[in-house]
Amino acid sequence: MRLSRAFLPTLKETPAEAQIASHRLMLRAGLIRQTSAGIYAWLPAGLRVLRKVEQIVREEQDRAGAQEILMPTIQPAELWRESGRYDDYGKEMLRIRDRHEREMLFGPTNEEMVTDIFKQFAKSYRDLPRNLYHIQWKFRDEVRPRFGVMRGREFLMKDAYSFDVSQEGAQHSYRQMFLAYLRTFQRMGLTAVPMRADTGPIGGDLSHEFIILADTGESGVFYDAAYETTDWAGADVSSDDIEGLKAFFDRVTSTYAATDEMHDAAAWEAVPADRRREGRGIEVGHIFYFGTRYSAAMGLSVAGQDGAPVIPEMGSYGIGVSRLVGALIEANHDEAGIKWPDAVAPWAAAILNLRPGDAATDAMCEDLYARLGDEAVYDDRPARAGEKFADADLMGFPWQAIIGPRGAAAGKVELKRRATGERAEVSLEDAIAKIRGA
RNA sequence: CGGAGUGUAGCUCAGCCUGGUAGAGCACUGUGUUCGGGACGCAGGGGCCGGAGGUUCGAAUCCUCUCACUCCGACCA
Repeated sequence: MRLSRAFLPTLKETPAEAQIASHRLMLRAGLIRQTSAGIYAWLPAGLRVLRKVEQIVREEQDRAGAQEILMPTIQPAELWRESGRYDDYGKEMLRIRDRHEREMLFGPTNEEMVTDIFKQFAKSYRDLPRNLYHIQWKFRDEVRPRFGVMRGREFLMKDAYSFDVSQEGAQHSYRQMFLAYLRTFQRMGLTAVPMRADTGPIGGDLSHEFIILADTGESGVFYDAAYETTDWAGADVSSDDIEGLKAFFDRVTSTYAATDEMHDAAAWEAVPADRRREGRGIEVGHIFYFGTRYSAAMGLSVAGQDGAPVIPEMGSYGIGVSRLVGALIEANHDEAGIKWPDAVAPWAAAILNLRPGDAATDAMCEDLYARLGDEAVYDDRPARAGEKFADADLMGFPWQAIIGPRGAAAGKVELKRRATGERAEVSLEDAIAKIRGA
């Protein structure tokens, strides 16, 4: 993308409404623009990041055996009456009437709908287990949206729903998602700590929130430093190995981590003092097992091995995809701007032409741009160097390939790593290799 | 939903108290000098002062209503 033709509107000044770093930077770097309270339009750079996050989530869901579907945003009220949640959900649910006065709603979540869809297909225990997910926009009419996309009303969410014939099966499905989540967040360069969460009336230990550590987080957290140092996601464990996965799950979850609501002072005391960490975090995922809550209410049952009806055990697994974009920035920024992790950066590199019009400089930039293609933006604007540096730092491309008359004459690119600030004078070939290799 | 605010140029804001020609910086257009960390000069363009009523000779400014947005608190992927 040539910046001279791109729609990447950066702002030098901070819009008045933005309070926290990620919100400020998303507006300034031209990732999003607000259209109503808690509702945002995604501009080209923001959309590219959103798509990359989404794709990582998708790949790890697929890898864990879940299958992607796409359910609508608008749902009939009738479904929610079946589960009894239509009245319970309150004002957070955006209710709509169509031209025939039928009651509809903009879905805040999809348990009812997926259960309804699944029951039309599942007749036998042989049709289970299954895990269906989709990545779709949700709407929750928050009383007070804030923090940009971290707490918007409309948000993109991945939600998966598992169906099993037995509790043991459901637990395995749960653990598969647990592993998938660790892998998902790690691929984005994040340390996400699974914390035991309130399971409500069901009980047990099968509800976890995945929390990214960040000072601006909304939850207070307590955890064992092992979460910072142990590479859980890299563990050699198969999603299909029931016993192996259980052992893995037990090993991870026996390490202390809890939000302040679930904090257990006695267990905390048992963590060695030098490994106790307290801080704040952002919830980016939540998984839980809820048994037959929806299957029973909505009439989902299948024939068991003995022919008798069995009510499937369910779980649901959410990841706040759009929120993750904000969370990634909270975890990766400095005064100058965003520092995108390689895996989610909108473009891997920015090519900064410090002297458009200088033949040698132009030629070298064009050459590099042609070879990097879609992975680079090319700042060919007739602007001053300082402006280009500032914009590149703000937008947070992992690499900056800086080319001016001096370097061009010597056949050298100054390659800057945004995350660390390191710079090196390298050949064009080496620059390409580094940008691609990261 | 309780409390507190703010709506004036694309952005950040001044002007409002005490009514009388709508402003600044940045951004934008043209031009010249600059040219490796958001330059400088000159010349320009851009506003139904959120909306509707009212008071007044006269309203961005005072009054009423309304809409939107923000912040603090209680709730949430």
